[in-house]
Amino acid sequence: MAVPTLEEVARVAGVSRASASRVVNGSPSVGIQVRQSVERAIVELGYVPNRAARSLVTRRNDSVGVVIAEPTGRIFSDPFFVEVLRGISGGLAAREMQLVLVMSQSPEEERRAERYLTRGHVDGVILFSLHGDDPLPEHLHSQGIPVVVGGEPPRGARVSYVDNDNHGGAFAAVTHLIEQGRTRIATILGPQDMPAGVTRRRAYRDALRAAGLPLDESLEKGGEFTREGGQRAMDVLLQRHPDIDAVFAASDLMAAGALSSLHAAGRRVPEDVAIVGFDDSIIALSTQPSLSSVHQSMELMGRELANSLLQTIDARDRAVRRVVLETQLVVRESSGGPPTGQN
Amino acid sequence: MAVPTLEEVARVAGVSRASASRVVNGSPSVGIQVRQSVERAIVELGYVPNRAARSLVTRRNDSVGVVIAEPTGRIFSDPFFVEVLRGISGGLAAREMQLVLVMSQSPEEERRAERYLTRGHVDGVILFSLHGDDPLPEHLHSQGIPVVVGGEPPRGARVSYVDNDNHGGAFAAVTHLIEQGRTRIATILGPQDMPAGVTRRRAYRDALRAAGLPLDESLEKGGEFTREGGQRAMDVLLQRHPDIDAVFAASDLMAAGALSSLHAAGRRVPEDVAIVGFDDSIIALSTQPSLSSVHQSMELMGRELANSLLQTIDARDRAVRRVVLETQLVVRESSGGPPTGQN
DNA sequence: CCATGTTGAGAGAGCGCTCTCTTGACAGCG
DNA sequence: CGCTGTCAAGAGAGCGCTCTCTCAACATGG
Repeated sequence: MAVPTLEEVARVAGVSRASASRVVNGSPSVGIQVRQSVERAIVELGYVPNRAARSLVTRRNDSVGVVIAEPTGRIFSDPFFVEVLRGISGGLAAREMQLVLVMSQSPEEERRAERYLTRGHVDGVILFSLHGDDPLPEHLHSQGIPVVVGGEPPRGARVSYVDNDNHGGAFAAVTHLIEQGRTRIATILGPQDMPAGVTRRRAYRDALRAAGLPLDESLEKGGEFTREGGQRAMDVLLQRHPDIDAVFAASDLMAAGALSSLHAAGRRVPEDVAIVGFDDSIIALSTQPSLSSVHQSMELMGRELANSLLQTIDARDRAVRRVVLETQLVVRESSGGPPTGQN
Repeated sequence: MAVPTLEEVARVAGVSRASASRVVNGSPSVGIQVRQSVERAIVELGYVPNRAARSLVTRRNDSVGVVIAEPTGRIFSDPFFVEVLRGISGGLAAREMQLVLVMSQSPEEERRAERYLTRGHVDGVILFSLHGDDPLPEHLHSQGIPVVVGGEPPRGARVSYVDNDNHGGAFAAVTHLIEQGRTRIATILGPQDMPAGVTRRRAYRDALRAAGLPLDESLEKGGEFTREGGQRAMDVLLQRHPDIDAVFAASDLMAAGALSSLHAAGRRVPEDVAIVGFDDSIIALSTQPSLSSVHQSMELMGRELANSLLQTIDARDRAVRRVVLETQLVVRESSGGPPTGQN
């Protein structure tokens, strides 16, 4: 009943512990008959290597830390996390690496987490949901710990990251609206203290500029990444510019709120006002009319984060890897066709 | 620059490695001056115990596995997971235990996960999102691995679990509607292959029965845990029973869908039809009118899961622990006051 | 036929820690 | 004053594994 050790495997196979170890670790310099008899013994005994013992000598842990630092209930991003985690998990699974989740909810816990991460308990770290100028990534990096950041890293940090192509996606969304013949295009901005929010705004402007449309700051209205935020922003925009014929919202949730506002104001979507969201979340499919949106696969992001980190760990270099994931505009009912409104 | 070991701590403190170890582990039989000098040395060197070395001899890992088995994109529960994870993380942090996340997305990965969990890589396991008759909890339990299940465990499994008081919450919700003077109360059911869905339905019936109201199966309409599902169910219910004056929906998302349906049908909420949801998620606050709902703290659930598991690990017993967490009805606009409709 | 690789396999040290066993010091008691 | 009991502290084994070093066996070339 006792858990079998390498020693026993070696004994059963009639070889030395060293040879058994070589087989387990896939060393090339092992004769065919030794390999086979060890493999048979492994199956027979149901042997599984003891991670602790292995770590002790290799100084590796076969585990990566995933840090979700939450300043104070930044609820917005929650639904994404699970998807990203799933992606990371998938990317790690192939290598039998384990995912150690670290969620720090207080400064005290954050310090504990940092201590934990810097003391060699993990082979690398994936960071998430950074508040603007978090020093953690740079900190870990400077201690020689492989780090990859999900989303844009705090500015100034020379750190690897994987990000969605926010600019490309938003640019495509606005350009799409323009191509539909819309000319009075407003935008509902995301929080401007988040890189994604800033970038999407910039892309909105760039797209207008590229099409030769005039920029008008009063067509931009910000808010939180919530349904209510979107609704209120839309109310304001309609008041300012009753002749708006399109809206680019920085998130689906905001777009859904805007939809309610437009409804209440008697605007038809997409006939009077076309609207495009961002994220392509479940929400986009459940609104009435269904929402055009910019698709980004958070699961893919997770997978890329895992890959990127594993590469860094393997290479033992300190190269900065940047990966930008394509986003894709998904056109649904809310932005179909040219304006037909008459108000 | 090298990481300090216990050996060095002992040398600096001028004591034996054994004594240093005793101090680190808080053994009571250590003299005051020895303790102090060791503590000083620890601070001075920035010593942190090597987990691998410790595990090797103690045969403990100071880590628990959290398993999220996802049959096939059961998206419904996603938003909860992060909250539960946060709770677990918080509950574990105090004990310096680490959270190893295991997400199995394919049968192949599931087998890998099980192998991992049964090979003594974790001190205990928290299981989640079980599909009806998952054998995993019973399996782990029979291998002597401490297990706690979040939500109702598969029937028949003699396993510890932490669950929300679905019955109590749903009962309170329906009773509340009755107390408001509603008499034609419909319900939108959750999936009947999930324990929570079944229990909420039972509570709905129990509440009607307790109030002496007649049961009518045609007032029950099921669907998926989605907005659309709720909307379609409500459509059907209105068709069957135009005189419905209240609805208990098994989730906020479904309630939101029902709201759209009621809106489209020209029913006023709450004047004509009162409605109560379940989960008290963000959605409840962003609907128009705001949604009465049954509150359940998923974070608390996570914390209780962690506590329960830690207890089992410490006690080394195989006792089955059951914890039922109180749910609480939160009354908002959607169910305020008696019916005033005249249709 | 001997020097020289080349390749497969074993011996053994040691990773950092815990824990049992043993020892030493000292108090209490007859 | 010697004996026993108690408590603090040290010595040392050993957890399961990897990895370097060494060695044996055999092939190759001069």
